[in-house]
Amino acid sequence: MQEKYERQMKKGVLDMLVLQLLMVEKKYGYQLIMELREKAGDIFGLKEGTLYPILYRLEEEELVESRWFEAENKQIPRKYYLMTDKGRQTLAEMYQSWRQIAEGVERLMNREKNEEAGKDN
Amino acid sequence: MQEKYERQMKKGVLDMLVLQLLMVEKKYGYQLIMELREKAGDIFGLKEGTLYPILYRLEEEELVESRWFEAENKQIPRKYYLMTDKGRQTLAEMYQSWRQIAEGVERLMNREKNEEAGKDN
DNA sequence: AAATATACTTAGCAATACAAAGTATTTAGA
DNA sequence: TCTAAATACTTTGTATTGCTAAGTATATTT
Repeated sequence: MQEKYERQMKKGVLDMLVLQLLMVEKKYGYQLIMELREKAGDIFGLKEGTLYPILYRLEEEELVESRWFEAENKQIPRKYYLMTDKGRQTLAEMYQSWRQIAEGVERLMNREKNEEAGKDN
Repeated sequence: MQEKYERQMKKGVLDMLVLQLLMVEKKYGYQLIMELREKAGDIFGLKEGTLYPILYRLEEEELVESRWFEAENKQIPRKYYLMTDKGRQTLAEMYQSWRQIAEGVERLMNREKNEEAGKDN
């Protein structure tokens, strides 16, 4: 039941996390799925149907660009995604927005805890 | 431009914040809009068209219930929203989800900062 | 009297996480 | 060897939700 809320809470965050992973080095889709789960926790266990549309979106907005590289011992090449300058800049803005929202949430959620006791309502 | 991301990042969080405000005491729509902005920051400056659908949703899910109370010095009564037991329980679950997501985000966003320097890519 | 603030409602749009299905290669196990 | 699972990429469709915009009505201020 609460999965419904989780799903909504992740909105907008995933783009940021994918960009962050690409700050380090170029990566391909499947790799991003694995790294996200491993590094950000099980709650971010994406399905392909979630990640790839994110990548296409980021590419369309020119925050990343893609290139095919042949992989060792593989016949079919992999599609790698690379960060652009615009991507780096936007990522910084995204994180700022995230901080603002996260701080607002924590301020409110902790703030009222104290007053909770014995009110009408 | 980054408003686009802000909008998405707020998804799912607003329901939680509204519920949290109702933990303290019953409140009416307009009051919630004012309190949210005041207590959670300008980034949560909601329009009526955003808040009221949230309230209807919460009511339909029986997380809150509404009652009309006449206001002092007013001819028309105000519609107050009250927390239900189910609402209190769900709010706790929502906040858990939020914590998980927020921690995952911070872990990843700070984690990679160090490795950022000089990689191929 | 007019403008602004208060108060509630609805219709419609855009964005996005996800399920599900499809395709194809590679690796591991029986 | 044959099969199952993991790897890798893509597309279609659905549900949810924040927001704009518009409408209605009372209250307060100028």
